[in-house]
Amino acid sequence: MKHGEAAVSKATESRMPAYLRYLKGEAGKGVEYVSSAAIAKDMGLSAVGVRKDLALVSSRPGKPRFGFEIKLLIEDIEKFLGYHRWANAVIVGAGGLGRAILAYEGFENYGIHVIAAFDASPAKVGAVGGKPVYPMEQLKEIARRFSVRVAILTVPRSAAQEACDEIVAAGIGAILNFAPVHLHVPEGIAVRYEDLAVSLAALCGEGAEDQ
Amino acid sequence: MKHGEAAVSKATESRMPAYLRYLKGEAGKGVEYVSSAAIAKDMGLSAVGVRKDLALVSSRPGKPRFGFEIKLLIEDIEKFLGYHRWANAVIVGAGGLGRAILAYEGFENYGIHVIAAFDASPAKVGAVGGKPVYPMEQLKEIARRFSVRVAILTVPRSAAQEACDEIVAAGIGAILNFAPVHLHVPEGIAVRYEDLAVSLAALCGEGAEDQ
DNA sequence: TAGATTGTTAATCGATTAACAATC
DNA sequence: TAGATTGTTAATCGATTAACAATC
Repeated sequence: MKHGEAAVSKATESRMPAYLRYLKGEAGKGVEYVSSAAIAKDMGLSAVGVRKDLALVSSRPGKPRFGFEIKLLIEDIEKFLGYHRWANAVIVGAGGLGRAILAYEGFENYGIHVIAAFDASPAKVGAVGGKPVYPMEQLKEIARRFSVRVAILTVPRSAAQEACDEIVAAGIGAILNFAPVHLHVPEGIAVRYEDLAVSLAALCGEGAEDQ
Repeated sequence: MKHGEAAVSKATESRMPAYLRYLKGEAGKGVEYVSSAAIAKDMGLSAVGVRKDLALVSSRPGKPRFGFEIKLLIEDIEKFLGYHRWANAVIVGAGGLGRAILAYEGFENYGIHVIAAFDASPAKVGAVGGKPVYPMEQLKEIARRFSVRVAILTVPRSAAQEACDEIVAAGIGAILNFAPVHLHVPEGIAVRYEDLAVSLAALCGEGAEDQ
């Protein structure tokens, strides 16, 4: 089986962002090559698993005695994850969390332009960190005009389903939902729940087991 | 096999928060019973999978012809997830994201008290939404005093590893990291990466496949 | 009762781990 | 060369799906 040509399993794909993060960290320190054993140790995985994962996405094999060339690996993983084909995103709900995300600069590294935020309250309209906050009524128009592919939903729980419906009506097919509410959406709309409290609670559980 | 007595798989456990969110939504509408088929349809799972999951955590079986009693199920899942044993958390980094999380009220439903935030910059010290922001120097003392179990790391990327080291030195055993950086931690410290850009990029990918 | 719905056992599928040959 | 490291094939493990019996 040639490198980078097989079907990649879901489990492997889900680990790729973590590899990328790790490899960028090592590259930043000036390291040029890294072995599967080193990656495995630092990331808490098995070395064989790492080799299998990397074989699936890397365009050329690692070198025995050296390991993998980090720069090359980073390129391959970014290409695999599609961080090169750009997508436009918007934020719906310009409260504290929405504004914080709007001001966040890190999205550009992942092929995402967060172009604007929207809010139902006129008081929130304006700009944050150089990016515009529009009234909710303009969502549809702007989503169409800029072919917005994904919306980040940061309204309060009670407004979430209604805002969600407006996002769907605007033709946006993917929603990253920060409201701790199950959203009812038509088939074909991708929803991902980003529940801070759940992540935190899960972590508490892990930590607690060691007692 | 009796209900609620078997070893619960990791996959099952990871779905529990989603069930909880869904069931609370239905309970809020006044629904009292729900069938595995209905849950499966609304959540995009298989009915058999749902029954198997619920059998593992529920204290009594569902009723043929009725389904599962929602109120009971919510209790059982919350108990299973440990949302009843409380834990204290702190935020490290009182920038936009840190302050937004500090002001967020939803953690209490998950058995988590976010008691304070910390920041290295004196300008950030004060209070947000009734909760204190302390200088970084006080982290260790307060972590010890209140037996803080988990830290939410919301400092800029460049400050992340250093802040992480301070968290570990303060005796906190679990870190929810929002900085897009791989953290090096001693064995036994649980780290979870909450990378907004990665979540968003993954969602873009899903949406794009339907084209 | 009849029918909807549950719970369980067996079969399939997918992912990880173990063992080993290939390579620089 | 010798040794570290890779890639692959086979074996194990875990999770999901399919088929069916049990129950209210």
